[in-house]
Formats: sequence, C-alpha cells, structure tokens
Amino acid sequence: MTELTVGELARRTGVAASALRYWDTVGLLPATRVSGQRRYPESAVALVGAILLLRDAGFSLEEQKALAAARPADPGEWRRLARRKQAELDDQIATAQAARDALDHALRCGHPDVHDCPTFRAIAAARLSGKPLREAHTHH
Amino acid sequence: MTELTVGELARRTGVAASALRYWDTVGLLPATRVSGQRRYPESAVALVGAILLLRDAGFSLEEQKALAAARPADPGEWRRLARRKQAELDDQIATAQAARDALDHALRCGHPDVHDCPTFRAIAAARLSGKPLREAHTHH
DNA sequence: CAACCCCTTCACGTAGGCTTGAAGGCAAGA
DNA sequence: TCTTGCCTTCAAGCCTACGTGAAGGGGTTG
Repeated sequence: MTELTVGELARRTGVAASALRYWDTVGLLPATRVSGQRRYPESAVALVGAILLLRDAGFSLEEQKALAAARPADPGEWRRLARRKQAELDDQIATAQAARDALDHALRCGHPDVHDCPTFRAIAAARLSGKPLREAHTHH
Repeated sequence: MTELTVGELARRTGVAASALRYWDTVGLLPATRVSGQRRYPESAVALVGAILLLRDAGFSLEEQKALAAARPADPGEWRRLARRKQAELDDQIATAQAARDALDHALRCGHPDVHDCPTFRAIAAARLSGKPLREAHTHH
C-alpha cells in the first residue's frame, strides 16, 4: 500500500528508475522484493532527498555508503567524516569564489582581451604556484 | 631559446607532459613544431595558469576552446559565456553552501542520527523540489 | 659507436555514475 | 487469450580528462 515500485519512487523524486536500480545494486538504497520486484517504503522518498543533498555536497556513492554505515553504528566516525567533507566543501567554495571573482573582474575591468589585464594575469599566475585542489577532488 | 619543449613547460607549470600533449591534440593549447617536436613560447606558461584557473571555475576543455575562440574575435560572446559561467558558479556556491550548512547543523543539533533531525529532513526534502544542478553540470 | 635522454604516435585503460538496449516475466483488463 | 504496462537482469556504452606502455626517432656526449 504505502510501498512504492521503482517507477513510482522515480516519479516522486525525479530520479531516473535506472539510477534507483543502480543505487540498489550498489547497496546505497536497498529495496525489498515482492515477487521479484523492488519495493521501497514511503520513507525512501526522504532518503533520496538526503542522497541528492549529500551528492551535491560532493560525497561519492562509496562515501555515502560509508556514511550510512557509520550513522547509526558509530556516531563519532560519522562526525569525523562529516567534518572532513565540510573542510573539503570550504575549499571548494573558496575556489569557486576566487574563480567567480576573477570572472567578475574580467567582466568589469574593461580590457577587451582578458589576457591583457594585469590583474587577471596575476590571478592566473598565482594559480600556478597555488593549491592543486583538483587532486583533492580527484582523490577517492 | 625562449621556446619550451613539453617537458620544460610541464616542469614550469606542474602540469603533466601527457596532459599538455593532450591539450595540444584537442586544440586547447596548440604547439608549433620543430622537427616533429612540440615547442611553446614563454607566454604559454601564463596561458597554462589561465587554463588551470578556468578549469577550477568549472569550464570544461570544450568550453575553454569556445572561450579562447571567442576571446579575440568576439568580445561580446566572450562576456556572454563568462556571465553564464558566473551564474553557474553562483549556483554551485549556493549548493555547496547549503550542503555545508546542512552538515554544520547535523554536527551541532545534537541528534545522534541525522535522519531524526527535523531541520536536516527539511533541507533534504527541499532538495527534491529544488534545482537539479547536476543537469547544468552534465550539460556540455 | 653506444649510451642517454627527451621526444614522437597510437591504442588502450581508468574512474564514477549512470543510460540504453535486448530479451523476458507477471498481473490486470478487454 | 491477448494486449498493455510495468517490472526484471545482464551486458555494453557513454562521458571527461587524462595516464600508461609499447615502439621508435634524434641529437649530444664519452
């Protein structure tokens, strides 16, 4: 009754059914079975929301699995993971902000070609001796 | 003299030579040839800095090619692209900030299990009716 | 001449998170 | 019974931005 099929959950969340099946097979969002078919409780809708939120936060599916496993069992570990990711998010925000500011300057400074703008050049040059950041993102 | 080989440019910028060759083959950072070998002007160092910066900004290599093509030829188009990406960055920052705040709340609110926290549930629920954002990122 | 070092191309591998297609099952309605 | 519609599995493909390894060229030094 209150059980949803993949298709219904897909419709309610906007997540493709194929993705939900994938999440089931990798163990991120397990489903029960009724005569071979996946069934999800109503509460799965909220779970999907949380998954999307954490995905936006930059948690990979593997990380989310680790998080989900640690959540009820080991609150200390959960907090540790959360804090680590929070730091990553701070880096990410700072970098995005820097890039945004660089674009902002390029749009405002009036130079017809950005590469003629000394400020832009300075920011770009700083990037060469700066933090890689992509490695933090590429890292698994 | 002032011409650099891939290896030298790699050393000066910290970017792998294989990556620089790749950037050449896809047309992002073209090199001239001297008896078959790639040669880059000194100014390429600054270009690499700009490429890294824009990459951080979320420009894909394809987007950067479009950007580079529009830069000297069509400043209006350049500004259009820059503004569009700026808007994307704003979205990205807002989302990252929301995720960060959600984690922050989860860490502070004292609920042993985040899913018991009504605030967290509300944020996650909001994500379901929010902007996909991933589509903007998946789009080319 | 050989050693060395850097360069070349080409093809394939990798990772993450799915999507797509083929081939088929099961239950309700006409 | 046949059709409709939603479900299943499995294999393979896709996308980005490279990394890797093989096989070979070329120039300088000892």
